[in-house]
Amino acid sequence: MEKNYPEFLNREKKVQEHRLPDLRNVKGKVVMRMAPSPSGPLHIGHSRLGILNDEYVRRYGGELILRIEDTNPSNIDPNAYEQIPKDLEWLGVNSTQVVIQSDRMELYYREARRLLEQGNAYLCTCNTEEYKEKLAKSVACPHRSVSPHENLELFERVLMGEFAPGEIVLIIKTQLDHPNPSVRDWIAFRISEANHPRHGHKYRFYPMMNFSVAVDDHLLGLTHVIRGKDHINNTERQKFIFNYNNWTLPEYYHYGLVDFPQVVLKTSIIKKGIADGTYTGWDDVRLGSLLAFRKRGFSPETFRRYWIESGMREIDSEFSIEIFNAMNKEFIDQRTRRLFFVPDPVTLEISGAPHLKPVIQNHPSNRELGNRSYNLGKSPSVSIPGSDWASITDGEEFRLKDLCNVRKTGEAIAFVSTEPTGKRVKILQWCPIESHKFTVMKPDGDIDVGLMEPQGEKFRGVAQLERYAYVNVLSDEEGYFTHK
RNA sequence: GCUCCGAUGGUGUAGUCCGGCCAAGCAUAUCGGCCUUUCGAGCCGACGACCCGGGUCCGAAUCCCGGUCGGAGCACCA
Repeated sequence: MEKNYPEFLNREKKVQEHRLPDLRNVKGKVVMRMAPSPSGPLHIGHSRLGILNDEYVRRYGGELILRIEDTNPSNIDPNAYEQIPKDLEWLGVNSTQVVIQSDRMELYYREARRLLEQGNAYLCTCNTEEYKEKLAKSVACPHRSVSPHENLELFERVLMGEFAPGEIVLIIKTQLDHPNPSVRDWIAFRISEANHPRHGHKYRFYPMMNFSVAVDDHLLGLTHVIRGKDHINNTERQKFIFNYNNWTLPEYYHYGLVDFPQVVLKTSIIKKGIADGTYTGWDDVRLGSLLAFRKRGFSPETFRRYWIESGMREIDSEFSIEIFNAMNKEFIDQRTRRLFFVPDPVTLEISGAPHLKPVIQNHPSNRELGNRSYNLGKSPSVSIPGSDWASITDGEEFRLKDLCNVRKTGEAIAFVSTEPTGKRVKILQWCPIESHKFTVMKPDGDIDVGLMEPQGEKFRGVAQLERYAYVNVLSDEEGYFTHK
């Protein structure tokens, strides 16, 4: 066989393993970063950023800097400073250093002065309307040609508080005739009098993201930057600062945008929803926050595998919850015990049954999870799912899993045998009469109510409720739907 | 409108840089079969894709040109 048809063997060996492409221009170790704004807890979109960066730092060695971009004081959730590192830890993303931008304001001022001195930046008091119109027409405003000396003086006056919000901004010169209008002279600092959670009113002239990012990417020694495609134009803008200072550019990568259908991610919407009671909190399972996925019992390994498989292409894609769930199932199934949950229960007596003492394995193959048993007595009553009962025809035989076979006789059931009869019949989960009420909250907002078998009472964590779904059991009364 | 980017089955991807081993791989979903310790898992099988049109070439998913469609940016947000 091997001698005659070697090509057959080669074909079968073609097993695909998803691996991220190598980075360009790696010299020894890499320095990378993930830079969320602290406007709330991390969501599934952030997880891609964290995991891709983390994967490369693991591959090449080096630093992964968590840089918290809090230079817009009016969009900060103070809890995020604590929550973001926790979210990353849960994901298994190891940052080696945490940098908080608002603690680096003096550095930004230093770099701003340098650019003013070079004549590569200017302060501008045009109103927004004028400014935009001029940019669109590639026309310079009078402030653009003010001398470095005057600009430096003016800059100090701005820091002293001589101007109100909206009255003045610091602008980076690029090319007024740049073919891409979004790259033309851009705003690098603006005044904000909002209270900053870390610094109160100490500062009032805050750098915009494009400025602080460029400065920090250089000062922190970034070798490679991975971020979403929505930053492509920002990269072009930031390059001007690198070039004015003769700084070495990092290698940039921009992965495509991911559409998350029917998942709520927008901070502003979530905040509003929490405030008006639509959502119970950041961990509301209808949301796409990592807290919500965690509450639903997802494994952090799933995020890693999913994003590695998605790769770094610039192509936009749609998040596939189907594939995500399937991956999660693979991770959790072996370690997940089984329990019987009966939604919308119908209670029936098994007439003519002998004394029943079922012993049920907690997992079909993982023996370490042990088993459970019940002493039900003769002709016990059990509950089965109402929808199943409705679909069974009169006289039809079916099996109560790990208990006995029965036959539907009108509105009751009759015992057939304890052992399977070898016939191909429906197999249903069931609950003894002492079962307790249990509620499952689903991510679409639906709620299923039913019975949980008595031995489920002590259990906490993710269980596979047989024939129903994987559910994260958080209390005796309540669980959260993971997936089918 | 301007600038940039992208396009492989229902979905997510591999392959595209350096054209042939791609009559296109994997996963997921769906359907069917086996299995009675699940309508789960597992195993087996089926279904199903290179956006369109030209060009170069012995040969194009891959290179070139044009088009179509989709996306991002054009904020005193990040």
